[in-house]
Amino acid sequence: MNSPPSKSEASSGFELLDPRIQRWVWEKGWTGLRDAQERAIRPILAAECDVIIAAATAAGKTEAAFLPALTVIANAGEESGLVIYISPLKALINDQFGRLDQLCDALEVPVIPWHGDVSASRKQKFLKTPRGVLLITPESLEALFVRRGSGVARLFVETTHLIVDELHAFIGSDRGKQMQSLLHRIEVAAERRIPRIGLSATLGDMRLAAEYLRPNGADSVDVIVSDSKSQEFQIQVRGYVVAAPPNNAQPKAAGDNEGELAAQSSVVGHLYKTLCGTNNLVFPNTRSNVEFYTDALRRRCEADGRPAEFWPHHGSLSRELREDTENALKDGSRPATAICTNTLELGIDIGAVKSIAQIGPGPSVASLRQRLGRSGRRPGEPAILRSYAIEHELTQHSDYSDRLREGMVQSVAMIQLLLRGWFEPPNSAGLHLSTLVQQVLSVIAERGGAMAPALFHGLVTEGAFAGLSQAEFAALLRSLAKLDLISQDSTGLLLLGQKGEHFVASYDFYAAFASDDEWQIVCDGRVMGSLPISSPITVGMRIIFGGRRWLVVSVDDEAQVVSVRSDPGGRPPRFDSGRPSVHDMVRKEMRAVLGGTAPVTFLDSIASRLLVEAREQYQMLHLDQRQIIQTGALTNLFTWSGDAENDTLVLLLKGLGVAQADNEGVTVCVTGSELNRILDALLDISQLDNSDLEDLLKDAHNMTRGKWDWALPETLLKKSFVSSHLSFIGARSAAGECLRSFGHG
DNA sequence: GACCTGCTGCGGATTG
Repeated sequence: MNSPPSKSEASSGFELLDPRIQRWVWEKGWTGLRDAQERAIRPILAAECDVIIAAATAAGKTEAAFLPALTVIANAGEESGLVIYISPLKALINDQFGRLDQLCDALEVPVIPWHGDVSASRKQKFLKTPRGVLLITPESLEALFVRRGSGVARLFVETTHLIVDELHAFIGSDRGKQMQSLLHRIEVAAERRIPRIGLSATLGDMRLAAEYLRPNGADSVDVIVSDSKSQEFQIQVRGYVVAAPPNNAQPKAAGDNEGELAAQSSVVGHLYKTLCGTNNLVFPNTRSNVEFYTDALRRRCEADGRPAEFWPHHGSLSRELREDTENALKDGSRPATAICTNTLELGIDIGAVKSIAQIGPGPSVASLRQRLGRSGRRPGEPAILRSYAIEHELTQHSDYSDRLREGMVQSVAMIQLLLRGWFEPPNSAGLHLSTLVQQVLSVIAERGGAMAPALFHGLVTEGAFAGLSQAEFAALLRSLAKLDLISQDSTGLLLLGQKGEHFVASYDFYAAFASDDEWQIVCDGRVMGSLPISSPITVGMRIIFGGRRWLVVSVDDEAQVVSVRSDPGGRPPRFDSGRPSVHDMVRKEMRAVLGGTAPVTFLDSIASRLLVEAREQYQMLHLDQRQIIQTGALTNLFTWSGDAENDTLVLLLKGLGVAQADNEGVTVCVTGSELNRILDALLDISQLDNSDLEDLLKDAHNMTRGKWDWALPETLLKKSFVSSHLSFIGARSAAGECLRSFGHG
């Protein structure tokens, strides 16, 4: 056995832990507590304030929270003390249970995992004596409130700490709002404030995280950031060129062609050559690409007569297939590489991998960072990232996206930002009123009825939905009543309506987020197929479907049907469906990469040549000074702004009567309007007031994103959408900058 | 949103 930690190390917090916990630490062979673990002991034992523990590795963080929290429980006596641990993933609860079981056994503290896969008998045992450690998901907590009603107070009354794992995974989403609301409802049930502990990988903005963990009380949150040594990176961006089709006169067809396949095949060849024999993760961005690359790589293994080393992993695969891949990665006896979506980005323990391959730009810098964190975990090993950029050979028909090498430049910009330690902050301004609808129904179900002022006080004033006025809340209740989700009896008590009863009784009520649903595309009464639609749709807008451009004739939000007719004008843009939203900072960095002259050190020879080409185009188009380029009927606005800013600009332009505007990423493309008309509109936008916003967005449709958005009154739906998806200030300054580059404004 | 995440209680059959 290892010797106990030395006196000097143990002199502070460690000795305050329960002796049985101290013994467990010695038996684990730890030489001492890590910095964050040591610093977390006192504030958690005191149980007076909230704590955030930010540390890079999962291992140290959960123990940092649990060692002192369990000390409190163990000393609370047989009949009391409950720690509630909330996790975004079932897999994490199972991991945590494995880690805590032995320690809690020694402390005679029961640990209860509680999620959809846990047997009812185990849950019954906890309900009989609600003490110990409860490991639970937000959805299961929601179910407890709805199903146990008034009995829920008895369960939570002894709670000493609320621990939220993977805090960053909650902030800024409908589900995150639900979690925040549940934390508050637990405190209401217990009739007192309960110390909250948030765990996370290093968060960018600690203030924001603290504000999320304790709204209106961020100042009193004790933030513990572990000092981790910086990791060594090895990064390469590799360029691949798709040869133009032999007939140069033809505009580029969407979908596969020989050149495209040849480029993909070169990427497969390089992946095969470099990844065989070791464990790696490959991120090709979409589920269909996961299938394509796994298949191609497996066929190479077969051709070489070697056992399969490449395994697929994404959300549409069955649990068995996903587990096969996870086991292959963990196994260790044979090399295994997973081709995956962000299902393998966080949570599940898959051991160390040698390198990460990213095909095309990743969805965000934050995501890239998380992915890279999976590599180089063994001491002395660097984290390796290979980024593959596939670009098209330029022809006379090439668009601005190709000419400026948008995909590759975006990859380069994102890596530059990653190396500087920047990543996208979560959007904490979102109101998430969809979740408020869910919480109204849930609280009414929990209490068997509620008065409107009590709901407003519990959910809005004191709860997670501050920022809504009393009048707006009343409008929301009226909308719910009109839809028969709620009703009111003669005393004014709000009850569930018939439809409300129906929804709340169904088991899919507990999740705050909706599953994917698709819009039907209809032409001349014929259904052509369905499409998940990402950005707001207005009549007169063009959409891409099946590689062709269509004009939207009408929009039916209720039935989710878009009627279109063929629109021969214009060229089809590159992408058939939406792309992940690019942050403003990334587009600004792309401009810096294009406008710069310094060589980028991590490019291979082809990528270097592509960058030289892109920089030449940038200069040739005078984009260092110009932001508006007019060619025939097309006006391109080079806003160098994020997608939220560009989307807002598009909606405002249309609200001001500009015929046609589309966010195409690197530009906002306007057609069918005179330049002067566009300049006037930009001037209007640059001088807009917040109060004009509502009127300008009156023709925008398809703003329902959240599960319950359909039940919101129109004005609140727009308010909620704007708060999460649009950037009014960004659009205003983008309009102003475009004007200034033109010598106006 | 490209990609994710989550889910009760009860009746009936079977087993100890």
